[in-house]
Amino acid sequence: MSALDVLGDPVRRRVLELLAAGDKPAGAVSAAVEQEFGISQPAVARHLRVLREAGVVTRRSEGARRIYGLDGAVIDELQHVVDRYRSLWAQRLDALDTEIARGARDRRAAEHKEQRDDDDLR
Amino acid sequence: MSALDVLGDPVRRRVLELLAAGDKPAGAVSAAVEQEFGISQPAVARHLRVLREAGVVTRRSEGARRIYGLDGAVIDELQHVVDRYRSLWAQRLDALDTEIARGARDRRAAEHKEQRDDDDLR
DNA sequence: CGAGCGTATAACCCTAACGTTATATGCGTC
DNA sequence: GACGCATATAACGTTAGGGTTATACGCTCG
Repeated sequence: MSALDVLGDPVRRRVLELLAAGDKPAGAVSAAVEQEFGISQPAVARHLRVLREAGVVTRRSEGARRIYGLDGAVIDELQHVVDRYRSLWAQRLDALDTEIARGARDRRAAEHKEQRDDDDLR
Repeated sequence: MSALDVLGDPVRRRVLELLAAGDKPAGAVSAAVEQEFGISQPAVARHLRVLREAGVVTRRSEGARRIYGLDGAVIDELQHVVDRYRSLWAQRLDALDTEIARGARDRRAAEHKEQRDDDDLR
């Protein structure tokens, strides 16, 4: 869920790719991204922080270096999101017709009785 | 690609779900989302616009109603993104060791020669 | 054709997100 | 323990994104 909140940014998606290909020290990520996007080291550091706080990447210390890695669970999480959309997509009958029909029914009802407040999708 | 640019917002993700389950007129989407998120109709209309401009949803007219539907291709697009991450993830050798080794090599080289500018990930 | 509904846009405000430069912190090395 | 490298944070400016209210526009129907 939360992964999508954070993957809206192209820089962060790129970082994700870089780390998916293998753990890397912050400097390696920075160097690549700085060059590709023309942004500064602190900017990249911030993106790394955001990703870490979102649980998308992990960090460990190795001497003075901070090694970042993609949390593998994120991929599964994204997959689940996709699966969810897909299953909804699959189950969708021609719900539009249902909607239309319901609208018609409501409209018809409204002619005679007062229209009760909708408690469901209208 | 572009889909992720737009799915960072929980409201839009919800709209996506609603539409994945079946095409719906704007009013149906609005009603649901307004209630769930406590936002106004114009706010929802805007989200619908953004989704449409991003190619995530389609719109067609039916009388006075505007019927929105999820563009099925989006699901595949998302799947491809996930697949890409997954394949990178799969191929990752212990690239960290490589990085570390390269760092060591560079550092060693730097002792004797001047360190040439990095043209690759460092 | 006038009223009303359904939907979109306009104009505006506010905040959060992202960038920058400058600086702090912490480890390794001489 | 001083210096240098690796990384993170501070402080700050700017913009874009999301919200609101008010209003416009097109369709439908009495």
